[in-house]
Order: sequence, then C-alpha cells, then structure tokens
Amino acid sequence: MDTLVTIGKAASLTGISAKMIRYYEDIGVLKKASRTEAGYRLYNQTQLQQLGFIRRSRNLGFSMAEIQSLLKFWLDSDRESRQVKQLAQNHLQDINEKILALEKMKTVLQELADKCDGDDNAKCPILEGLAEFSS
Amino acid sequence: MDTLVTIGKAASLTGISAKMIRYYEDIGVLKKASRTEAGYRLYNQTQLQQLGFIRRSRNLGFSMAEIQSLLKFWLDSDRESRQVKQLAQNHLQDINEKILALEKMKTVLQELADKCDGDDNAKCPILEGLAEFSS
DNA sequence: AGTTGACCTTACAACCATGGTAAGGTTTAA
DNA sequence: TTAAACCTTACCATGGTTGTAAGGTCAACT
Repeated sequence: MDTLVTIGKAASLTGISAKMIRYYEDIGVLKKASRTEAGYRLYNQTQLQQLGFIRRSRNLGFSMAEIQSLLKFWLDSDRESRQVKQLAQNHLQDINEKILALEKMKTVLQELADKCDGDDNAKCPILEGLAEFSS
Repeated sequence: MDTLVTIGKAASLTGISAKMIRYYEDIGVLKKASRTEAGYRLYNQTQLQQLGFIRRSRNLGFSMAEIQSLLKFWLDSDRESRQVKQLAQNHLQDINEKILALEKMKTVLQELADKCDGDDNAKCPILEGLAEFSS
C-alpha cells in the first residue's frame, strides 16, 4: 500500500521545503509528481526517499547538476561505481580548492587584524593593507 | 595635474571590469563618476585607488556591503580602528565557519569515497551513504 | 450550510556578484 | 570617409533559496 502525502507533509518528512520540492521538479531533477483531482502534488515512499537523497547530497555540497547525475546513477542498476567515485572525487577537489582559497584569505586577513590595535585611534593597518599599492 | 582615464583604462589598471565599476557606482559603493561631454565616465587617481581597495577587499572575501563600510572608514579620518577590526573579525569568523563546514563535508565524503571501489561494479558505498535512512 | 483556518496552486520578484548581449553613440587613426 | 576600438544604457542569465500575492481546496467546527 503506497502511502501518498501532499507536498507539505513531504517537506516536513524530508527537511526540504515545499518551495524547493517544486523547484526540483521544475528543473527536472525530480520526475513530475502525480496529482489529486484538485491538482495537489502527491508523493509516495520512493519519492520521499529521493528527497532524502537530495537533502543529504546538498548537505555534502553537491550542486543540483551533480545531484541530478547522482540520482540517475542511483536509479540505474547498470551504473559503474567508477562513475560515481569520479564525480565524488571531482567534488572533493572543488571542496579542497575552496578550503585553500579560504585559508589564504584567513591568513592574510588575520595578519592584518593582528597588527591592528582595535582601539579609538584612527591608525589602522587593516585599511593600510587594503589600500596598499603593491597588490 | 589629475590624470583622467575612461572606464576601460580604469578597468585594466585596477583589475576590475568596466561592467563591475559601473555596478559599484550603481549600488552606491562608488560615488558617481564625472563625465565627458559625450557622457563617458572619467576616473582620477583617487578613484583608481579606491578601485584597487575594492579589488583587494573582494580578494579577501568581503561582501560589497562590508566593502562599503570599509571604504567609508578609509575615507573617514575620524574612524576608530576598533570599528574596522570588529568588521574584520566578524568576517574572519564567517571564513572560519565556512572552512569548518567544508571540512565536515570533506571528511564525510572522503570516507564514502574511500569505501568505494571505483570499478565497473554497480555496488557503490557512496550512493548507499546518500540513500541512508539515518540522516 | 456556512465559516474559518490550514493547506495547496501558479506566477512573479529578490537576493549577490558577475558575465553576456544588443543597439546605438563617440573617438581615433588610417 | 571609413573602420576599429571605445563608450553608453538596458536588458537577461547564472544558482539555490526565500518571499509575496492572488487564488483554489479541504477538513473541522458551528
């Protein structure tokens, strides 16, 4: 017996807002949901699972395009784990690059902040650093 | 003698695209530039310095709203370095939170990827992890 | 039956910083 | 004079999400 729920219930069950569920359908990440006679979207257990899959993927920072691929792999019994791992490793590289970029910002900014007295004087090495000719 | 340049020159001199220079003027981060009779924007040395300031601030990840504040501080001889340092430290906290979030993603995803053979088999712990009921 | 409140629908705008395009005016150099 | 390289404004798109507005539906209570 397929328990069907409307979008609000699906939202609270999966932690994805109704708004986003509609959006995912819109951009083709989710198949179009069935409807009641009045036009209300209905979701079954399988679709709720997919929403959970999407939420966990988003939590790991995957883009919607990547999640679309991941979902396809998940639903495709002929997939090769190589493909999935490749996608994951590309994303890991993205993450690493972002971390590196942030670490660089952090280092530079921390150095400037450390030099700044942070009192009621106007002299401010942070502003001086940002104003520097060099870079 | 104030050397005046048009927007393309300002762009190549400061590393900020002409598009963005107009945008910064539009949102009020930069004062409106003076114009030639034909309506071309003109930039003097001071304005070029401000554009450099903006670029370096962007490189450190500051938002335009924050940069607007930083620029005001820079131009205000009555500022207190306390205010600037506070702004910088808030941003440093943002950066740290982003790094932490990314590190968490990285850890989880790396664990999943490590468990995945990445061969021509369909079995894939990455997909299994994303499909998990638990989270 | 009627009303109320909680739900659902679509369609639109906004966010942020940036890039792109289009249609047109200006300047400079050949 | 013409061509190239500039400039102008005014749009649209990105990505993922939220907000709002104007309306239809459903269930429960009076």
